[in-house]
Amino acid sequence: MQVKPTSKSANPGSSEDASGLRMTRQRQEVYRVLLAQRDHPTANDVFMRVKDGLPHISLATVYNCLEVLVEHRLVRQVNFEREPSRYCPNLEEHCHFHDQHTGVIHDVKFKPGVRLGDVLDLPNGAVIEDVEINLRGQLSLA
Amino acid sequence: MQVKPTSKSANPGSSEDASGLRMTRQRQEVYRVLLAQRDHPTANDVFMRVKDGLPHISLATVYNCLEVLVEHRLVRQVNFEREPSRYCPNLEEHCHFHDQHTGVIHDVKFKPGVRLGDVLDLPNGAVIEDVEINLRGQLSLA
DNA sequence: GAATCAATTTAGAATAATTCTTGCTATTGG
DNA sequence: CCAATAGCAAGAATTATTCTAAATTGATTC
Ligand SMILES: [Mn+2]
Ligand SMILES: [Mn+2]
Ligand SMILES: [Zn+2]
Ligand SMILES: [Zn+2]
Repeated sequence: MQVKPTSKSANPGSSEDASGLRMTRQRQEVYRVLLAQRDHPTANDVFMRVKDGLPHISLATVYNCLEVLVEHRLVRQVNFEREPSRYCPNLEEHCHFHDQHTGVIHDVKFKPGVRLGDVLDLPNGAVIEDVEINLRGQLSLA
Repeated sequence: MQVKPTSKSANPGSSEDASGLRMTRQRQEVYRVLLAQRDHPTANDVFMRVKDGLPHISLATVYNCLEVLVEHRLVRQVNFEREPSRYCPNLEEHCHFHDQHTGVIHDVKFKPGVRLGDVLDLPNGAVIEDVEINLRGQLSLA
């Protein structure tokens, strides 16, 4: 994933990437901490981590940055039940397994060749734009 | 699904059903409303519908009733993104498709014989207690 | 049937994640 | 440089949900 500093774009005359995202210091740092520790942090987790590099950043800005990163599909928003949203920079098609013993959220990939229409009895004419699969359970090492 | 009035249990000496649920008027009415119109209403939707039969019921009680019905697995709580929770009395294994054109949430069943482990590359030793699959898209009748 | 006693209900207050508002600053393109 | 647009920060507002505390219910025991 290309992250261009605001003022040195490969796209002359614009600091925006192809999708129109202006990569400001705040957005860059938010994205950087998401890549650095891929443990599905909450917005507040991100806020605390980003403050190391940008001590004056506000929580509202972290929310703004996360929102724009999600809109531009650099980051996925992950919602378990009604808990605070978590953020995931893994762009591969995958779903999430919440180990309730450790609290860890694991990325889970689909087995190769699996099509959604193969396993679900979708309504006729359904065009799926977004799929969210969340699992809860435990990792028993028995 | 059996719904027993509080005072006439088949279990002598107790008004509770096998799982320990005391079916009060409020819980009965909340459950009845969910069965009567299976459109995945929010807690507030349920509140408004239940007031027809129990004009003095409070929203807190509706939340309490829904919580206990979910705990006792008579009702499923359905969460799309960070929208208000919705409630579903369909106990068959199924998932949800949100048609963003109409706003309708459809129940979607799995094709027969599909096992989760067949399609997902689960971590070794993972014991899944709960699965939540949410789809967003449109029903184009083309 | 009255006393007991825990479970339930209710109204309203509190909570907390998120969003909004507003004024300021930075960046862009000309 | 200038004007216009976009982004940021601080704090207020929103809102679904949960909590608190007091009243009520109703099942069980006397
Ligand atoms: Mn956290
Ligand atoms: Mn509704
Ligand atoms: Zn992930
Ligand atoms: Zn359903």
